[in-house]
Amino acid sequence: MAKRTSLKDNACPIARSMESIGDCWSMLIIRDAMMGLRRFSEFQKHLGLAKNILTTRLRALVADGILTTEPASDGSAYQDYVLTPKGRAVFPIMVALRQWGEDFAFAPGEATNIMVDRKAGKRVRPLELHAADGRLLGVGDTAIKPVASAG
Amino acid sequence: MAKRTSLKDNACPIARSMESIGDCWSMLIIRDAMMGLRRFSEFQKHLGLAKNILTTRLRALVADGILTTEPASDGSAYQDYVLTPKGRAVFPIMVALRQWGEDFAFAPGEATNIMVDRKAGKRVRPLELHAADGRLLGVGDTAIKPVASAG
DNA sequence: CGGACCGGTTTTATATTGCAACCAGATATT
DNA sequence: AATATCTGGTTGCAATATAAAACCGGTCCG
Repeated sequence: MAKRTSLKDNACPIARSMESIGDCWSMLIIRDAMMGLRRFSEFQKHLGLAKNILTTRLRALVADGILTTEPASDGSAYQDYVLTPKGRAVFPIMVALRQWGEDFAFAPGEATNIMVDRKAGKRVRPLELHAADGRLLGVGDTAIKPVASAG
Repeated sequence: MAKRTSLKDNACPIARSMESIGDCWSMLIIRDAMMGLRRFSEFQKHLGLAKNILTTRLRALVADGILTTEPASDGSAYQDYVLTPKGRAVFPIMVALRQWGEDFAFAPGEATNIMVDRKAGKRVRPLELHAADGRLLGVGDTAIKPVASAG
C-alpha cells in the first residue's frame, strides 16, 4: 500500500494508543505476555503467526517501551520478552476489549472463554468509569478538554 | 500483502474484538461518531483520510452492526451513519485507550486533550475492575475460564 | 559430536493502503 | 431554468505491508 499514515503526532490520546497497540498481533502478544508467555517460540506457537511478522511486532513493542528483553529465566543463552509497567498498564484496555467481545462477538452457545475473579471464580463486573467525586459516568456524562502545549 | 489472517473464528473475545475494531480508522470513526459526527463528509474532513478507505471502513462497521445508516437528520436525500447499541458499547474501550494514551503517549507539556466529567469539568478516575462481590481487581487477580460450546 | 531446537533473515506472491482523478445525482446559485 | 458546486462515492495506480516458505548460524541435548 502507500505508506500507512502515522498517528504518532496526533493530539488525540486514542489515536496515539491505536498507533502503538492498534494491531491485532501486537494486542494478542500483550495478552499472551500477561498470561505468562515470554519466549519467541512460545508466542509463535501459541499465536500461529509467521516468524517474520512476530519479529517486527516484538521489535516495535520493545521500541515503544511496552516490552523489554531480559536474559532468559531458564538460564539458557536466549532472552525473554517481558512486560514493562507501560505494558502492564494495557490491562484495562484488554479487559474492555474482552468484555465487549464476550457481549457482542459470539453466537449463543459458541465456544469461548470469559474473565473471572481468580479467588471466587465468578465472572467479573463490567468496567466502571467514575467521576473524581465518585459518580458513575456513562457515554453522555463525559467531555473532552483540550490541554494546550506548555511553552 | 498476503491476505491478512482472519480472527473471526478465534475463540478469544479479545481477538474477535480486534478483528472488528482493531483498525486505527475504524476506532477513530467510532470516536468521532460518539462526538456526534454523522455524515460521510464530516468523517472525511475531520479524519483526513482517503474517501475509498473511509468507504470500506464505514461498510465494514455497518456490516458488523456497529453503525447503521438512516435518513439524514437534516431532511436531505443523503444518509447519516449512527452508532447502534453495540457501537455505543465500545465506550469503555475508548476510555481505556484514552487513559493509557494520556498516561504514556505524550511528552510532558505536549498539546493533547483529556477526558473530564461533563458536570464538574474535572478529570475522570481511572477505569476500575471489580469482582462480583465488589472487590477491586488488578492484573493478577483475574483468570480466564473456558466456556465449552453448547451442543 | 551429531541432530534438533531457537531465534531469527531472506525471498516471493499477493493484499491493502492511499493518492488522485473521475463521476452521477442532489443541492445551491444566478 | 441553467449552471455551478457539493455529496458520496468508484476506479486506476504505485508503493508498502503481510504471510508462507525456505534458509541459516548459534545453542542445547544426549
